[in-house]
Formats: sequence, structure tokens, C-alpha cells
Amino acid sequence: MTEPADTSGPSREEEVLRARRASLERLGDRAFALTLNDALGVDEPVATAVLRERYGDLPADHRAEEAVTVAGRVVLKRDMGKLKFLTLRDGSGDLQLVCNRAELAPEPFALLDEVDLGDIVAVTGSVGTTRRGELSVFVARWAMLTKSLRPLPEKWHGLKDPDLQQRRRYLHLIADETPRRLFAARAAILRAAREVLHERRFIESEGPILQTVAGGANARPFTTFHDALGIEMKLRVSLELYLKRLLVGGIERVYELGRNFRNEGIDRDHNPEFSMLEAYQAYGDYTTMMELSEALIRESVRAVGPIMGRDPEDLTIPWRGRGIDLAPPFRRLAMLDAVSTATGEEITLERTDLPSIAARHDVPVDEVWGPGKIVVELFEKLVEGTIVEPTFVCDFPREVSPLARPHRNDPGLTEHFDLIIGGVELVTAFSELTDPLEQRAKLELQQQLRAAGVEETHPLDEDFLRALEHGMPPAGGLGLGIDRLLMVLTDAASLRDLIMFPAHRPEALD
RNA sequence: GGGGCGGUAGCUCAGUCCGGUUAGAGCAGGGGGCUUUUAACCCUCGUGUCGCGGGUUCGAAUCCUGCCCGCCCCA
Repeated sequence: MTEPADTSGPSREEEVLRARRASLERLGDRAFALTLNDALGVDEPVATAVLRERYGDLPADHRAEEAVTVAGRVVLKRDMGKLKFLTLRDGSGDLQLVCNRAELAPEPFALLDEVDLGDIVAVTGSVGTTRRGELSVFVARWAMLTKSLRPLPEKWHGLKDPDLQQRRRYLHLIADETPRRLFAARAAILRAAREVLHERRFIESEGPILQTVAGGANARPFTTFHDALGIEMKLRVSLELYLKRLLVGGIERVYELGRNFRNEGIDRDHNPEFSMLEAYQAYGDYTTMMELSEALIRESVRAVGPIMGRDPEDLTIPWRGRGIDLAPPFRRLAMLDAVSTATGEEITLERTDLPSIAARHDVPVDEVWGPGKIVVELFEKLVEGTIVEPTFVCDFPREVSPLARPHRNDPGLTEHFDLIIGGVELVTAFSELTDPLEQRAKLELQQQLRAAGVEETHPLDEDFLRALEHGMPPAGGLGLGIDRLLMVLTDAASLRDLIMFPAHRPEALD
């Protein structure tokens, strides 16, 4: 990678920085306040949203009795000399500050000259409205809390460059309300999921991220090195195998909400680290997990609704110009039926002409694939993207689902469903496989596939198999992709907008 | 991996087709004015390895070429 040449020189930026530093020096020890109390004798600022709420109907050119203290970042300044208007932005929105010589002592008034856009200030004053009716705080006292040494993004257009939006998310957050909303939506989903699970007496787990065998999914792991142990370790690619160990240990309802790491390419809907929820319930099965999925989705919709400006009770969400009704119960569709409909053939795993059916639909087939893999490939290529309304696609072939229990009615299938919404797989769930001999056989088959050149296979985790040999209760388990759910619920075009700090090539710093 | 588009001042963008003197504007910044502004306004001042390298040319932000980075579409 080529290092860019040193582009610094006397520039506009340097001029700005110089001016800020000069202001910093003039402010001296007033540039960085210790606390709000230290600066203004007030413990906590009032959120500007509270003032808007309380005084939203104050008529123009009026004053309220109340004196308040607000704090935040100065994002606009309209300086008329003896009268200055500042726009203050706090965590809840913007509010105008009015500074005039009638209400401010000469010295603090003069010191307002040191306020630059981007500085964090606190003011105390009375609430009122201007002649034009703008709700404002009329400043009686003020203090610099934090001097900003760098300029803000353009005040009207904001930070447009998507690369800069991601790399300098702090600036994006200052300049644009969208990332703040998406950030809140993510937190709301996490909270809703925890509440649903807590109500059902699930216990939250924190499993190991550093593992010697990164199992539970067929994905390429990141590797790292533990110096003291002198061994290579991997970052987990799923949460599953350690949660199942907990089931063996008698933790009957357990979940983990955390980050998985997969060493794959980066694009609009893939980030090397992403958030997953996995939940396991002893004595449940995959139908239990359908009900749990419906509850998790429903509560997530309700939690995100107000943030996106919707009625929380309205379970129909806007999505790519249309609506998706997310009110449970969700449709159930057998995978073989789905593929039969799509191909116009009666698809069974016994048919020997599956490769030619695939060929007719332009779905390339690898020679080492069995019928189950071909069927799933047909499903993914022909059906998955077309399913918009929430649908449980049920009963995957055994071949592709090495951790799921054989189907109670058809030994060629497993009790495995994917929940598809908006063409995206949001949940994968099984009646979990508890037979340790069957489990070992399936994982050994995965090793054979790997040896035969299939790249994405499950690794074999001996300790996990040993745990199963001690006996795991029958259980249902599910995995829910938090990022994908967020993408659907916010109708977002790119995952990278939903992850505050998506993975990036390192910036070449000058 | 293939195709398309883009990278010019701290930020938002012109200029590139059709090469031509010192590369422009707005915001931000310096100086001055203004007591009800709303992206405040008015006067004034400066600022750039035009993504990086090579080539063509008297002359390259502009044309050719390789590379880097990003976005979109396709696989």
C-alpha cells in the first residue's frame, strides 16, 4: 500500500487549527471544565427536549419564569456583535441560545468571542421565545466546558462522504441524526430481546470468544496466538457449542447475545464481526423456537417503532416501498414444497435427476454435493430472495444441517427451520441433535467433505462431543442475526450504516 | 472476480468531454460592522503535491497507462 505524501503545509486546516489553539491559550484553565458543577454550580443540565416539551406552546416574544441550565455542542453561531445567537445541540436535539449585553455581565459577554463552532458549553438563563417565536435560553451565565480544536463538518450539507461517515462516526453523529437513530434502534432491539428472554427465565451467558476449535458453523475463523500457552487460537464463529455445553451442565434456558467473527469478505451486507443472539431451551423443540422467534420479532418491532417514528402497536413496517406485516403467527412452508413450487417439479431427496433440474434453472452444482445440498442451493437461488412476508421455511435435508435432530416424520430431513423476512434469513433454529453418536458421525462426515475439497465445513470439537456423551436434554435452539433484523426493521440499504464502526482498511494517517 | 461511477481546500462541490497563464465557489477560519437572527447578513483577507506513480506534450487537475481507496450493479 502506498503511503500518501506528506500533504501538510500551510493550509486552511492549519489556519483553523492555529486559531483554535490561540483561543485555547487565551482561555487558559477555563478551556476544559472539570464538571458542570465546577463551571456553573449546577449538577445536571436539562435536556433541551424537556424544554421543548414544557414550553412548546409559549407564544412569541415571551419569557417563562424558570431559569435553566443546558449544556451541549455549539453547532451554529449568528453573531451580531452586541447580540449573539448560538445553536446548541445536546443529546436530545437543538436549542437556540440568545446572548445579549443586557443580561450578561461585560466580562463573560466579551469571552463569548472565544466560542467556536464545535465547542461544548453550558449556559444558565431564562427560558423564553424571540420575536420570531424561536424557543431559546436567554443566557445570564455561561462556561466553556470543552474547547474544540478541530472544525465541524459543513454546517448545511454535513458529512456526505460515506467512507468518512464510517471512519469518523463521531462527526457523522454530530452532523446527522440518522446514525443516532439507528444506534438507538439497535439498543432497543437488544433490550427487547433480553426482556423477552428474561421473562421466559432464560439466563444470559458469556461464552469464550477465544477458542481452540471454532465450531458451530461452517465459516472461516480469524486466528490469533496466545503467547503464554504457545498455541494458535481462533475467534468464535458461533455461540452454539458452548451454550449446548451449558445445557449439558443443567442450565436449562440459556442465551448469549454477542459478537461472532468470520474471516470473509466485506461488502454492503457483510462485516467480519456481527451480532448474534442464540437461545437454547431444554425440553423444547423447533416449534417452541418458532413461537420464541415470533415473540422476539414482535417485541423488536414494538421497541424500534417509536424510534423510527411509528406507532409501536403497528406491526406493519415499511420496507422498500411496500409494507411487511410482522404480526404473528408467521406462515410455515416446507422446504421441499417451496422448491417444488419454484421448479414446477415434485422435488424429493430420492430423485436422481436433481443435478439436471438444477442445471435447467441455471443453478451450478458441485460434484461432491448430495441431493440435500442441491435442494438447499435451489432454495437459496430460486426462492429465498422472493419471500417477503415472514415465513418459517421448515425441514432442511439432513446433509446440510449437521447439528439438528432428524425429523420425527421423515428421517431424510431435520427439524430445522429458517425464518425469512424481506428475502433475508433472520433466524435459524433446530430441534437440537442430542444423540452423541449421530452427532459424531455427522461431524466426521464434515471432515471427509473438507478432505474432499469442500471449503466451508464444520470443525470437529472433541470436548463438545464428550459433553454430549454425558447427555444433553432434548432442546430447541435458535440463532437470530441482530444486524440483519435491524436492517429489515429500519429498511436500511446497507449493514455498514447500522454498525457504528464497521471494519475498514486502516486509514493512512498523515 | 467483471462492469459502471467517483477521489480537486478541514467540509460540500464546480472545473476534466474539447490540455493553455497565478485552479474556483460556498461553508469553516482571520480582520471590520451590525441588539431579534434562523444555513443571519454586509465589507475584507489568505489558503491546495487536483488520490499515488509512470508516460505523451512546449505545456497535464484535464489525454494515455499502472496502482491505491470508496460507492453502485453483476457473479
